[in-house]
Order: sequence, then structure tokens, then C-alpha cells
Amino acid sequence: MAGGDKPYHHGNLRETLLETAFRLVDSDGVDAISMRALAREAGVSSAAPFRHFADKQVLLDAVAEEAAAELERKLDEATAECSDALTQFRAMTVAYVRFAAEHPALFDLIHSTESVSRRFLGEVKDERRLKLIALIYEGQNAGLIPEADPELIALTSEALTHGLARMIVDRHPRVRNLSSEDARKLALAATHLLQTGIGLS
Amino acid sequence: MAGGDKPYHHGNLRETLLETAFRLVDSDGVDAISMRALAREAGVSSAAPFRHFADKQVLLDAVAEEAAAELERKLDEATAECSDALTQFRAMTVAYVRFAAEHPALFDLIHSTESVSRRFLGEVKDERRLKLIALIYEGQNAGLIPEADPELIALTSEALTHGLARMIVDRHPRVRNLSSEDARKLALAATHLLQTGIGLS
DNA sequence: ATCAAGTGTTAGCACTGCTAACATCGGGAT
DNA sequence: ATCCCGATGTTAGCAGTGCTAACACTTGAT
Repeated sequence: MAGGDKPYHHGNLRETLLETAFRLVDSDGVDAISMRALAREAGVSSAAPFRHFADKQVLLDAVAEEAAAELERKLDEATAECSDALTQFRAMTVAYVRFAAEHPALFDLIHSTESVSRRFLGEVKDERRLKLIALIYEGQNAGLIPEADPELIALTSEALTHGLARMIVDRHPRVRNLSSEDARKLALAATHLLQTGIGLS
Repeated sequence: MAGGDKPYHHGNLRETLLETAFRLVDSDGVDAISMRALAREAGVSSAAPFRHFADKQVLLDAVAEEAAAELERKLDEATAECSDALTQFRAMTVAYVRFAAEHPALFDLIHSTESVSRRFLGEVKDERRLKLIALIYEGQNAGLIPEADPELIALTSEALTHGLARMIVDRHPRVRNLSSEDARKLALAATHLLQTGIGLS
């Protein structure tokens, strides 16, 4: 058999496109991808991708979803080995900032993709927020945390984490060119400071 | 004279393009602008804009610069009527978040434009950070603020502010569909919480 | 008056997202 | 076994994009 003759049907174009797009976004940013280029890369005609993704945005949504899942996995890994809730929270913050530092384009895509942002941040992260709020209640009952609205305290923590991550992604001068190890230290220091301030420790 | 005959030269194409682009980004987002559309809008041929802006990115840089200046103006206005440094800091935070809530696309553009981000955040905001750090030193000398690295404390405050703004721009579920009045309250509450925690008040 | 610089024009290239019409394959009902 | 139909591929082409080259007009300094 002359092995070179590829079959009429690709086999699993959808996943191939998704993986290629994921890699490309991660390395070169979201603007670097084009349907036609993806098609070429997969050795397929320029119209083929549209059999699997209604339009470019749908493809990007799918990539964002994948990226969100990856982030989620990293967060799970990070918290898995922590015993108490407080250390879990710290580990999560560090992992979040670290992901942003290591995959800025993916991080950006996740948050700029309306549908995914809604689903991921809405559903998945809600249980984490509930955990956090539970922890805050706990702390308040023990008299360790001031009697401010727990939702507000949770939101403040999230804002700090997201802000740190964003400053890195946006290449804010103060935080530019940080190794992910530096990012880790910074996240740890900032959250520690916040927690010390708020009274978590 | 038959008034309709427009002259060969537009007169001030550059500024017209800039203004139109600014308005369009603000209302419809950065993806809504195209050189050709801007040219049409200005009643000029599609190649004309390139006499004034080497490429699209340069045009966007200029818009971002304008937006950054606008933000700066808002921050100045906000702090102008405040006496003590602490109230100034709070007002600045509120104004920053408010700008993000009211002009998400411009806010986004500012931070995604490498050159402007470097200049604006690097130069202009540096003096504000110095002010903030001075305030923190003051607080530490008076024993009101724990002896953590002032730079770190300043960075933490900035991260919180930027994070809040970003959560709004990114339409994070928790802060979605916020009126700018709500944004004001939220920013105030969060910074107050942070300051209370850190010991600024 | 002339000439160079500045600013506009047209035409066109290479690329993009996307669609329509047609081709091919594979698997389930007959 | 055959038919056929849906899934998935193809080619051709439209409208739009950023950008460039070659040319035209205007204006101000010499």
C-alpha cells in the first residue's frame, strides 16, 4: 500500500482543530488563530472546520471551555493536598495567579468569552465561593474575623486574586516579567497580608 | 456657491479619525473598528487613514492614549476635592472602578495596548504609587499599619482595585450588571474593608 | 514660479470569515 | 445485498479586511 493516500474523511477533525487552536492560543495569543490556518494545519479544506463549529466564536468558546477546565484541574490539584480550609484557600489563590502567569492568553480568553465566563465562573466557581463563605462564617463565629458581610469579604478576596492575576496578564509594570515562582511568592504574600489584615490568621 | 463640493484635502483627518475611533471603541468595542469603516465615516478613501497612522495598531495605540488621559483626568477630578491622603486614595479607587464600569472597552484597550500600558501605567501611575507608599510609611510610623513591606501593601491595594475593575469589565457573575452607583459603593466597601483589615483606619 | 512635502485618490494583493452547491463515505433500514 | 440519507468532506466564490504602490492635487517655503 502506498501509505500517502489520506482518506476522504479526516477521522476526528473536531478534536484536532480544538487541540491545535488550544496550543496556538496558548503560545501566540487569540489573534494568531484563523479558521483557514487551522484547516491547513489539519490538512483539510478551508470550509471543513465549519462543519464542526458554526463560526469562529464557537470554536473560541470551545477552546475557552477547555482552558477553563484546565484551570479548574490545576486548582483541584493545588487544594487536594491541603488539610484545613485556610491553606486550601491560599493554595487556590496561588494556583490561580500562577495559571494566569503561565498561560496569559488562555486566561484572557476564558474571561473574554461571554458564554464560558458565564458558565465557568457562574457554576463551577460558585461552589468554591460557598466553601470560602463557609470558612468566613466559621472564622466569624470564632471571633477571628470582623462582622462584615461575608459575601463582601469573599468578593474582596476574589478581587485581590483576580487583580493580581490580571496585572500579570496585562503586564502591569510593577509585576512584569515575573517568573511563575515569583508570582507564587507574590500571591502568597498578598493573600497573607489580606488575611492578616482581615483577621484570618 | 454650490456648497456640496468638498475640498481635496479633508482638513484635520487625523483628529476626526481619532475621535470617531474613540467613540466607536467606547460604544461598540475594539473589534468594531476597521480602517475602511473609519475612512468611510470621514468621507475619505480607504487608503487615506494610512497617511496618518502607519497601521491599525498605531491608531489603536493613539486611542488608548486618549483613553488613558481621560482616565487620568477622572482620577484627578476625584482626588481634587479631597483633603487628607486617605480620602484621596479612596476616591481614586472609586473613580478607577467607576471608569472601568462605564467604559469597559476603553479600559480594556488601555491595558491591552502594550506601548500605552507601559507609558501610562509606568510613568503616570508611578507618582500615584509614590504618594500611596508615602502614606503607608506615615501610617507605619504612627503605628497604624503593620510593618510589612510598603511596596507590598501598595501592590496589594492596587491589585484589589484593578481586580474589582476587571471583574466588572469581564462581567464576572458576582458583579455583573452593576450600575456605576453600585460600583461606587462596592469599591468603597471593599477598600474600606481592606484598609480596616490592614489597619489604615 | 517652482519644487518638495504633505495629503488625498484609485487599483490591487493577500488574507479573512463564511456560504452554497456538489462529492464521498459509512451505517442503518429494508 | 442494496438503498439511501446524514455526516463530513470538497471547490468556488462573495464581501470584507489591512495594507501598499503609483499617481494626483494643494500648499507653503524658496
